[in-house]
Amino acid sequence: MYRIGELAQLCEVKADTLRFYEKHGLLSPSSRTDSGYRIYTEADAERLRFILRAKAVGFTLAEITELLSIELDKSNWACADVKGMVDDKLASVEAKIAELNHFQLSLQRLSQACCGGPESAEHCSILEALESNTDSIRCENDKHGFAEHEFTKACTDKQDPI
Amino acid sequence: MYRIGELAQLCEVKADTLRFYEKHGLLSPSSRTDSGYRIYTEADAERLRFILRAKAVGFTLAEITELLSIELDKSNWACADVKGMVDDKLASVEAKIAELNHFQLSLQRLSQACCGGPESAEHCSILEALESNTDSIRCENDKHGFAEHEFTKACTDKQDPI
DNA sequence: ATAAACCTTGGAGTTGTATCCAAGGTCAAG
DNA sequence: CTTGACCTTGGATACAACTCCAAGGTTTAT
Ligand SMILES: [Zn+2]
Ligand SMILES: [Zn+2]
Ligand SMILES: [Zn+2]
Ligand SMILES: [Zn+2]
Repeated sequence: MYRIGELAQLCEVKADTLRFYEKHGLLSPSSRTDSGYRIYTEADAERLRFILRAKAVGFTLAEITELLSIELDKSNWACADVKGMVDDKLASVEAKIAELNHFQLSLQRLSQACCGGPESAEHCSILEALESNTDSIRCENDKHGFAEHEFTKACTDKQDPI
Repeated sequence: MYRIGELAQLCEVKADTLRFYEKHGLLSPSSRTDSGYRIYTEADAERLRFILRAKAVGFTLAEITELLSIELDKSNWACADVKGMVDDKLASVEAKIAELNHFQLSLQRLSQACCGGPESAEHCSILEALESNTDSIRCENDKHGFAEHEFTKACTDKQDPI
């Protein structure tokens, strides 16, 4: 039997979060004291851990609500249903990864084209790339003029030594 | 010179989005007609394209606001500033990718442990994994009992033929 | 002249996940 | 009996980036 603050501390969430989960139908305390304090049982704690594990693999609270309703009525659901949810989630996670990979590649190319030095950004390749609609990015080796500093190491020998 | 709907169509955004960008200081029309209609110049269109390109590599509107202020005053900024923004963004994108990769791996393991068949979810490995706090997931080959269907292909020969 | 298609504004709603607040009630210790 | 830690509620706020709405004004085509 835990009061809200105790369960929160036990599971490393905030009491507010537990109230939030209750308001949204994910987890209600099994009882209340006479004065209205929430009382959570060990089973409630288990349910909370279920929620947190599902969150840890990427499910949203809406999806977890669905998982919980299956969990409470397993015999009326099939493996296909459960696996379907996991596979749907997997697909959406993979789609997001693909998008982020695209961002990553673009950002890497931008980063590599820029000297990153104290020179004025007037000839910065990054800004130029954002100004124009070409895919190719020109390195700025020759743009700053050697006077400013002699060995800008952009582009030609750009390999981070890590 | 474009009216809002024209520019929107040209750049494949909604007119609402342009008003939103204006409200948030990213893009204001250069003038208005006597009757109050927004009039965008070609320079405005270029600025919008800058915004959209920056979005396409993952920058948020807040970050784009910063980029735009650099863009309009390049000589007072250095390559280091611009590249710093790109590298910060790259780091945050990579962090998010790492998180999603973790989700992906967990979901793949869950998916592989489940037969995905019409059997009751009573012995579903996915649900069991969410119920308990172990990292290892038990395959459900032996749990459903062969009576229900003879060749559950979970776990042992689980390799999607793609 | 009138209908269709466009434009204006301010403001509300969406999705997701909380977090914080104020005003007040409860409980244990000293 | 007072202090401090805890609890209650409802509602407000936050982020991101839109998206939609209503009520009304303007332009263009027929
Ligand atoms: Zn440079
Ligand atoms: Zn640069
Ligand atoms: Zn199964
Ligand atoms: Zn299963």
